[in-house]
Amino acid sequence: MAFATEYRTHTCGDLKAKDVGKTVKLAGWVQNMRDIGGLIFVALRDHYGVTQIIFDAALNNEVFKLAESLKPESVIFIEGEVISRIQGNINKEMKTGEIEVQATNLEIDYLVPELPFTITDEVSCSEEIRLKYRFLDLRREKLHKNIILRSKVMSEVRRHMIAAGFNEIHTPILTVSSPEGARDYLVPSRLHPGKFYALPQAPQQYKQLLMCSGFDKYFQIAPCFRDEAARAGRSPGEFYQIDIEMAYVGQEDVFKAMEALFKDITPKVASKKKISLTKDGCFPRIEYWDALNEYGVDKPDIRYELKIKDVTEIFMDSEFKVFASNTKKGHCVKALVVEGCEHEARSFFDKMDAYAKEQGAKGLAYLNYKEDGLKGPIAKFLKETELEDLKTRLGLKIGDGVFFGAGKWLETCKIMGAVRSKIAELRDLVKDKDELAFCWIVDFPLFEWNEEEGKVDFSHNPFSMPQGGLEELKTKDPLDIKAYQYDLVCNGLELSSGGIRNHNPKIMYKAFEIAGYSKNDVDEKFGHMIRAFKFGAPPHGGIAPGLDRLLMIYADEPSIREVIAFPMNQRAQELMTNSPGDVAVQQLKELHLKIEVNK
RNA sequence: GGGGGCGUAGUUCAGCUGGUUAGAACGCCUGCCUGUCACGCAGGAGGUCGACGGUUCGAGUCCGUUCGUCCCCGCCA
Repeated sequence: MAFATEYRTHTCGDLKAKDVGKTVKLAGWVQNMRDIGGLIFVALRDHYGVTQIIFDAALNNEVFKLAESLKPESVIFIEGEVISRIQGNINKEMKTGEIEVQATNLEIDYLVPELPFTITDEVSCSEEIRLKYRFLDLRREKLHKNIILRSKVMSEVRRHMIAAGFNEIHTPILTVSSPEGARDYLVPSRLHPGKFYALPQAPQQYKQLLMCSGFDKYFQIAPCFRDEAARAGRSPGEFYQIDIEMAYVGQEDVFKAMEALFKDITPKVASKKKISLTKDGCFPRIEYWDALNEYGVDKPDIRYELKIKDVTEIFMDSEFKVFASNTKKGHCVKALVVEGCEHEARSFFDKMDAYAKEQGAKGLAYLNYKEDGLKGPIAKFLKETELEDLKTRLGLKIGDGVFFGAGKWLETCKIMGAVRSKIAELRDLVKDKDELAFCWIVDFPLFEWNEEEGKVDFSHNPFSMPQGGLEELKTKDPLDIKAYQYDLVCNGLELSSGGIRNHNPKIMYKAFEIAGYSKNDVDEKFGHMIRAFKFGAPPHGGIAPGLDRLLMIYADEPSIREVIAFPMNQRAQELMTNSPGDVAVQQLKELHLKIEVNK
């Protein structure tokens, strides 16, 4: 009776066999009605469940007549007596299926007209209509449950973090635009003509400053805003991170804290999910370069093996031009061994070739290992020694197919990575859909080469500590310098990114210098960070798991919109309220803005 | 910014090489039905085939443009 209110004595999920005989009041939505003549059954739904209401013409004709006029999704209040159902009429699918409520009174609060779509999980409907009528869409069981799961995950995260000694601290939403990173959402300032706030892309700098303020362990379920294109796993505009930062820690300490978090909350929010661990009970670790070499991505799905092999060496002096032209230039040849290809038709290989081309490959060569040796369109171009080398190096068995990619290292890795996951999809290589295969990707490079601008850029986070410190920054090729920068990946989805921060002003100036920022630039843009570090910064680091993506994994949803109550569409519009919208001229005036739309 | 899929009844879809009056299921409306639970049965209403333009004797169908939506690449430190 905890949820009894003015309108109800019980919720629609409460009543069981033990309540038979009680006079009750229920309130809810008409999920479905079945008028069988003289008897009307109504499935009455609220947040908590569904209870069957029965209207009997013989018992109360007046109420029965009113019930005949009901429409689905109408809000009604009923009074009645809980009665038991006879054997045979019990609905085992329903939690309240042993009873029903015989209505003695009915009040129709509102009779709804025809709905834009049917409120059941079974019937689909276009995304546009769902988003426009999101309040209706959210009544559907699956989506409703996802939103409740989200609430539960947040509460479990908070419980765990606080028990682990973290403090949840709010950071500003109206902050300042910072160079690097994504496009900002800007908010014009009324009091400062021509100046703008920026919504935070993440509370990155604030959380580091909190470390400088002596807060030992910080977390926040923080909104982040980035004006970038959407994807199935990336919400446009805004998303949430479980933002975490710790003082006096190294990489291992952060890993330990995160593994503890996920091991603790997963069974509580998604009991079906099983986390795969190493023998030592940890998440496996893969170096960034190994991830690219073996899986072709920096967010590998390690629920299946299917590793990419490097066979460049075999073809150093090849007569096959496609391979030789690449190996001579210092590029690479990669191979992917796929078992059980003896049953695959030519069309399978053509399909994979077409797919590789879509991914930007020039083609996808292949061989089949048959009883009489390695066969395939490229076999005749390869020397006998090369074929033998392939067999031994790749450990080929009869029936194996081998796909080859050749070209520049990174491009080839990425194409082979795409081929790898395509094959996994076609072959249904993920055996247990409830497995959570977390892994740490470690040793990200601090810098990367920017082709367009012909300069060195920070590859991930400009505040990451370079491995080897100042010494390596001064002496090594910048592109060879690794950072204490890591990603947490789960089932091929990048869940979080983090790092041990660069808290030393000298090292920071040097790192920024390599990326093309003068001391003045750094002082101007990141003066607050430098000042904070000068006045004593603890070694610190953290991570920020994406809440929305975590929920996608827990709820088995392929689209991020399914775990957000009011998501935006791909073009960053929220179709229910029609945001973004126009504003009054007066508002623009106050903000000192003039609109000029480029055609 | 680029590539691709989709757009036909309230909803989900079918509609062949262009050819009478554009179909189905669900939903909706009317009627019948006292144990349904996606009730059943009978009947009925409901369409600018996303929009515009072109080809054609004739366009839902072919071509072009455009709009919407989803997916992907770029982008997302």
